Amino acid sequence: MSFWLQVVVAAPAHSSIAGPLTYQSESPLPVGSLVRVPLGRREVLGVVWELLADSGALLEMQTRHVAGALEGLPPLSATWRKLVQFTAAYYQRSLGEVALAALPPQLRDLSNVQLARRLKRPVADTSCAPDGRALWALSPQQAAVLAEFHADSRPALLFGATGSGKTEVYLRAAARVLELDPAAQVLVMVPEINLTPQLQSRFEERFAHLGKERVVALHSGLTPAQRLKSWLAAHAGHARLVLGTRMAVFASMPNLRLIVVDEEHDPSYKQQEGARYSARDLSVYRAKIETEDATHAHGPCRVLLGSATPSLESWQATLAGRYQRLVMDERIGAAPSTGEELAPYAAGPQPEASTPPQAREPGPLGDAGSLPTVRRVDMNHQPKHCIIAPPLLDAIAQRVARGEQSLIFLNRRGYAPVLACHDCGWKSECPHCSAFRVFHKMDRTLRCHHCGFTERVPRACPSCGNIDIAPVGRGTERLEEHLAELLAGVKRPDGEPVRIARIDADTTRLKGALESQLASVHAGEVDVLVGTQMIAKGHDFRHITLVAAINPDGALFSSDFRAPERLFSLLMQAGGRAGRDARHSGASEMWVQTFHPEHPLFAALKRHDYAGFAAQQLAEREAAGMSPFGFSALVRAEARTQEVAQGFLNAAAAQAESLQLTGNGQVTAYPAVPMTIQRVADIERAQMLVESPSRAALQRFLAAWQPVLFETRQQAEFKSLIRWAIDVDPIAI
DNA sequence: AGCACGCCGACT
DNA sequence: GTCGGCGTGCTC
Repeated sequence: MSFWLQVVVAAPAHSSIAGPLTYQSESPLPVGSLVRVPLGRREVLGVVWELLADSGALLEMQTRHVAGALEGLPPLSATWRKLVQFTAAYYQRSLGEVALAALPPQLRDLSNVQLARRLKRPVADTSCAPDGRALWALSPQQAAVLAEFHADSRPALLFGATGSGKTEVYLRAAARVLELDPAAQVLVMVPEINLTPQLQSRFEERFAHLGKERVVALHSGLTPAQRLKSWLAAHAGHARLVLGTRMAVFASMPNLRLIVVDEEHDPSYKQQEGARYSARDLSVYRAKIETEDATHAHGPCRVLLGSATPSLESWQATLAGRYQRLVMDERIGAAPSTGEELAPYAAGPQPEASTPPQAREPGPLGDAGSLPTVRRVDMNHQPKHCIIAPPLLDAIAQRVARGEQSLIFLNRRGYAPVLACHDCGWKSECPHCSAFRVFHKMDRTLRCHHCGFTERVPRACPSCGNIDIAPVGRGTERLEEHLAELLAGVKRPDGEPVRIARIDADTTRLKGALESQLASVHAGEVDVLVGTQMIAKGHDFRHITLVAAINPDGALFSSDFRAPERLFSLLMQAGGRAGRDARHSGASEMWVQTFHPEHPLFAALKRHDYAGFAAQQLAEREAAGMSPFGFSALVRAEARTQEVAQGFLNAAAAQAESLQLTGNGQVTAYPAVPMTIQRVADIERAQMLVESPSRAALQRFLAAWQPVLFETRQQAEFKSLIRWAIDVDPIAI
């Protein structure tokens, strides 16, 4: 007796084996089973996707036999398969690629014996009664928000100020789900790996009563063995809570009842290679299908998105009533503002003379009393070429003298972004990219941040031999050096000189370096911390009372329409680093150096007015038909020449036009243009924007266009094309 | 994507 | 004379 089945294997969307492959099996394997199948001369992992009815045609076909099933593993659920199916279709990738990428890589090369060993370790069930002692009382806002959340069924957006206690809401929401149903599982997602350890210990502590190994982590930082272990625990239903990064949205969880997406606005939720999915968007979809597919024994699956600066997409969804909006605008644990006068500045004009800190008007976030005062420094009125305005420098010096910490942001690592010869005009261009190499003083190198090409700094201008080559502009390395000079005479309360530290991708390259450097900041061993946006996220610095953004103007006039949203979010988040300690919160400040102090973005920031900022941005987006009012996809192409890359895209678009795929103008494909960084590692890059006011129309177009792109690729003139890819709902243009 | 087969340069 | 470069082509 033979059974025929359709099996998906890892293969890209083109490659002619994009769809499921037909195999024969001697035993009736259920759909969702993991199998090993012969493919060419190797054996690969596959997922049984469909069972085929016995038919004469199949008997004629030369089908190979399934080599074996992964024994002891329950099949992947119908909901999981639906999620994978949807992802593949929506993001224009093959089923197999998405399905196999969603499984732990270790599963591929595991014998049944090894698998059996991993599966059979019995875990002693040590569950006991919940320990109520550790629970703090909820703030009234937290309690109210939880009650609202439990009374609704829509996806929920928790709009909560930094420090308002969002994590506690997640914990309580999870606890309730886990207690109501002894099999229920919860998925919690965070944007970055380095945010998982602290959150994991908090969840483990809270859910210790559920027994050992009920909380597991799932992210790319784990060893293959750890990742497999976590995945198996989730798949078997043993793990009650899975904490992970965007990849965790695909975790097999048979009893999933709640998905939490922390910092839901964070761009890290968008995968940037392969299937370019948005884990946030997929979590909303997953909660929906988990609810639809739930049997009578199970309750629905909720999704809870949280942010202090929600994505405009989620925010708009709350305005439209599709998402439930939950608001927490009060910081907890922060003393009310004392209104006490700040120490006067030693020198320099007051940057915000019209609005002294004690006269802040309450913003739409209610009483912003415990949020930092925002001070805009008009750089037009500061000494020419100054990096740090005198009033800001004074403010930093005063913090040092008082024994408080300051955080200085500059979103540019290295010493200087360019090295230039003032004689002949030579600049440190990368020979392989259309970008400048950055001067790193630490190891005296010129480094390309795009392709990695590194050389020692030349002694003299490589073009004219002039000795006088000089750094232009500032990176964190130079800012750190500059601050050390400016603050050289400043003493700490104990009479010791100021201690300055820097945290960026360069200082944290080694494993564990970030943790140890953060620990040293927490231990109070640093007075002034210089860094890139790396330090803006999540880390809770208790003793920081001043945060400054040195040069945030770049994002104001960027061609990327999402740049303002990201800047606002980054600055709000950065500001949130200040004054989380009750003793300091009344006097904490966020300084912004700008040549455009009247820009609405900074005005909104000053009022801590996310809603106002969002309304202004949404109005612009609506007028321009952009997300969330319109939908877009980018097609990117890479080739040795711009002509081939652009030519390929334009030819494929012309073909789509002649085949009338654009659905009576519902979809617009713009001409191909070079990407912002046109050339990286000697490869020319071009992209084409495709837009539509209708998501469905865009989807139909992309699905119909995919084979056209594939055919265009086969044409002789485009043989030299290196690769192309579609990015649906791109986060940057 | 793998992993073949297949035809041209510097080496045991 | 071989080892090996990566250019097309196939995998149920």
